[in-house]
Amino acid sequence: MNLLKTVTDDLNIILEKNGIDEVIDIRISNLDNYDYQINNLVKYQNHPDVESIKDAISNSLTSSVLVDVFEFAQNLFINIQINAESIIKNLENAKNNILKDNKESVIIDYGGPNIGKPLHVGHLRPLNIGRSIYLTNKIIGNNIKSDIHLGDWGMPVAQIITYCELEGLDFDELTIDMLEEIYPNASKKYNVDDDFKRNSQETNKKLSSGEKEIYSKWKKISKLTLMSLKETLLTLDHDFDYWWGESSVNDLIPDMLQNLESEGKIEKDGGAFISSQITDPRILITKSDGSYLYITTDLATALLRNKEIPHEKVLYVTDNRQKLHFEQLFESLLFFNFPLKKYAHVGFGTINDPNGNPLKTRDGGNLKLVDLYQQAFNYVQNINNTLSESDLHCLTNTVLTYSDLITNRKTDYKFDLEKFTSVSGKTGIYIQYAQVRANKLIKNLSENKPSLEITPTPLGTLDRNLVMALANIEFHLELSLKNNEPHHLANYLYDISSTFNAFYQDSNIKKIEDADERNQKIFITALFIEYSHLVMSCLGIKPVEEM
RNA sequence: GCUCUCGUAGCUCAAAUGGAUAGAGCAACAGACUUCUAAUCUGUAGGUUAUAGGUUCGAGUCCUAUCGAGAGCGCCA
Repeated sequence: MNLLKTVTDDLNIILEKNGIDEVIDIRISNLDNYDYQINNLVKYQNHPDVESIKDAISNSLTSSVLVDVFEFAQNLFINIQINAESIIKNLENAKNNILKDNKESVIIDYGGPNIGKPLHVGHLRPLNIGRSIYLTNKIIGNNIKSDIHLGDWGMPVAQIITYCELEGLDFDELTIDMLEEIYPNASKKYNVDDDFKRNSQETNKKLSSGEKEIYSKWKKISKLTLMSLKETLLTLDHDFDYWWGESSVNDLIPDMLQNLESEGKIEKDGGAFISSQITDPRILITKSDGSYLYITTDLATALLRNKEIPHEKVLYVTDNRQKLHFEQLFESLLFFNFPLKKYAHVGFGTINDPNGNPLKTRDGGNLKLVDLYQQAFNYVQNINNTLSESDLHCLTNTVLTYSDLITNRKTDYKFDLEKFTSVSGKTGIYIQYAQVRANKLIKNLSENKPSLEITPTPLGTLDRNLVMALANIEFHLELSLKNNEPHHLANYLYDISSTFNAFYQDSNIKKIEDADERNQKIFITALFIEYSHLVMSCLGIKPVEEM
């Protein structure tokens, strides 16, 4: 906690001197009169030196310029009220204060679109959550790389190719619209037509072994999909450092399997490879016909990444239902003695309709992301149809992002555009409006640019609330990062926005005659804008100029 | 059948990963606009945290049981 570092550092020394092996854990207080609380001492109520520890802490807190008032409450909770006036200037250093000391190199694997299938509503959460975790890591100084993890290989693609061949389609004249129609048809046919199934499996084998003709057909389909995919992702403001997919690791798999077998890590089981590790259930590594599974490519992907991208940690953003797969993957990576990394499955729930069923189109199909975007766009346009196309675009993405990140990723949530585009409440529109009116205020008073040399004057209650709310950014960032949970930051953004609105409503800055008081308020407003934009940039939201 | 999630205000969700008096938003009700954009703000009301036990200074959070909902259980990803 860099903002309060001078306070906690001194207290840590006191703990250490008294043989207490703990680091001061300062938290936001939920009491009315106090800003922070420290609970470390509660379990040391019967410590023989408790009185002298209290004295030392008292002395330290008394001498700190950042602390106004403190108390030892019952059970030795320590309550602290901050001197908000003295903290204002330190808030300017937000971008430095939030930088982490020990930086990590991280890979985040999210998105996972498939060839032949357009992005649909099921991709919304991984994209939003993945991007937010990516951006947040970047902003606090971690070296993070994103990999989209394309589903561009294996049975689904083989089905498409086989289907096109059967229909006598010219691969050079395929369009993305055709492809989107072909995939479901091929998939259906695979399940009912045994000949087609055999042919597809044959195609899949040829593809895996790199047979030239099939490979070139795959290449054409892959190129087509990628072009359309990038277009949609551009609309939704997503980008990736690596566009790797299952196809990127195909060549690594035969050697990988051979090595694992000779090391006794995997064994044959009715034609298939299973892990030799005794687990319940056993972990299937390949199919009995030798073709590859989800886990086969994920293992090989780990090999490729170890070779190409320096990293200590890998995050996989997929829905909750894949939990078992990742448990098996992580266990296998360990059992197979792959280089030791930190792995985490960042799971999330489904997006449901108002009745609690997974969100679909009216006829039960997959709702395309571009269609969802258009729906949201129309809603936003209805609020204000005088806005420019680019502002409407930006607000639409705000709505689709903010409403997705405001709830805990682990739970399912109900998708309700009417609610998400509401101008009041915890919505993307509300948080944009707060920073727009703050910006407008500064702009209108441009002759009074916020000065770095403000003379601190006593803060009113609402001013103080805003200052202290801004001061809390580090807590929410830390929580978000530790748990890979963007919703802490999304809620925090609402928190500072509504606190600002109350401050704004109350202040009437233009009419304030006292220059110091006015400058201070403008300064706080400028701080709010900076913090709001900082948090937005962690969430993947861009501020609009006007609304 | 086995395993894993989850159950918090009328509704949608938080709750610092064991801390003090469980908080927000929506909806409801009562107020505030010759404004710095009211796309806002202020206030009121709303709870035996599914139920019953247990662990300890302290439980929405951990353990056990019961009820209810959802998901996953090698050859899809």
